Amino acid sequence: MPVGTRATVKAIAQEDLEGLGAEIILANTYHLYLRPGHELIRELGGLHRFAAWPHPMLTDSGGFQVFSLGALNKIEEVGVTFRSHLDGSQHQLTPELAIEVQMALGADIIMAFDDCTPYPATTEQARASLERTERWAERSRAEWEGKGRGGQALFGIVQGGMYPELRREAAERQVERGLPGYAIGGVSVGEPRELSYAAVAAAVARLPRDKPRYLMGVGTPEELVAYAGMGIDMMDCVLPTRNARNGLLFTSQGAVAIKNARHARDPGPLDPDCGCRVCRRYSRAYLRHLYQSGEILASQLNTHHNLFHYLDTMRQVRHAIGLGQFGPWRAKRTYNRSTQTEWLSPFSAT
RNA sequence: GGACAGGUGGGUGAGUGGUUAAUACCAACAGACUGUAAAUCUGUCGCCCCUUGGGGCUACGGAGGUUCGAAUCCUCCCCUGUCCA
Repeated sequence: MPVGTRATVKAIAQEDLEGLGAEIILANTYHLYLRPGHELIRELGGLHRFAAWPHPMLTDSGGFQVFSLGALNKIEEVGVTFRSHLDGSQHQLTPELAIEVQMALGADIIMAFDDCTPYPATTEQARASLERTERWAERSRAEWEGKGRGGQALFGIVQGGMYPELRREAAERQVERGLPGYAIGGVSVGEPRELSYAAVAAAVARLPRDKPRYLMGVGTPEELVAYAGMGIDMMDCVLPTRNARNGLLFTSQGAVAIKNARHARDPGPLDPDCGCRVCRRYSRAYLRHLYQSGEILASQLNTHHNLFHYLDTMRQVRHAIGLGQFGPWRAKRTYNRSTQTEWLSPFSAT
């Protein structure tokens, strides 16, 4: 899922996202609450109409901003008091308000308000964060139910830090809520990759296979494949779009820093094995020139390519799954003794 | 011809006797980026060496000079800009 925090996936228009085959995009509660305001969006017919995106959308609850804007907020049991990064004004985001805002925005999938556990965290800290997330999930669920669900699907979030035991427990306790879907949060917050894999593996094993299992904020193309192999159904990440704007492009040969001088005279395509519009038409030399010159088109073309690469990677994963050549059973076998390359092997065989 | 102002590292531009191999910004080069405070941030950025830390050399238009010590003060020269003839 491409990330469109402020109701826009940066540097690409909705019709181009459709062209890329993006089926669902994200937006963010905290950011849209501050600007332009959820009431304004409700007044204009909801997020889909406002952003002219007549396809599935998911809003994050603002729980991640508790983590990423840690210097600007204060966590209490009732909720989190933010100082707006825009104008310094004070706001208290509670589970109830997070749900209210998300119901006003009207995305198809909304997220419980959670406490994203930082890394590193002691087992006590992870436990406390897990318990708070549980209590906030319950309040989120109550608010959502109380407001009639609005035709929206509420997902609960599994925390637990890098402790598999806590992850298992958190997953089981979330599942007891009987929600439409479940997410795993608090991953890729600076920890070594083996720890993320172990934490996710522990959590996903306890989540029902007949409901969406969403891993939040992940990852590199290799990680997407690895997690899909573990049974993850949905992922979102800013990596393809942010890195695109910063000149790092994902290709079948690995990441390419298009801003590097070595591409200055390269007339070839970014990725000869890529079928995207950018790779079919433009040279590395030109892409580098656009980046070096600070041209807006650099962000646009780079974003287009990176999203194509990500979405295409997932298309291949789905294809492999359809052929029975890829799945949890297969991935589980390679996982314990694996490198990232081995994770890729199931579909590179197709 | 005259009067002012000025010439600093790839560029713009600080610095007016030691704490200056020289502020800052830009360019260049490299790195980072994982539920987006990000078209952002960080590092390197005279040359040569041992390479933690340092050592040597060359540098602020040119040539002299003053001084323990000069990008900074003095003299002459060259060049640039503005104005007056």
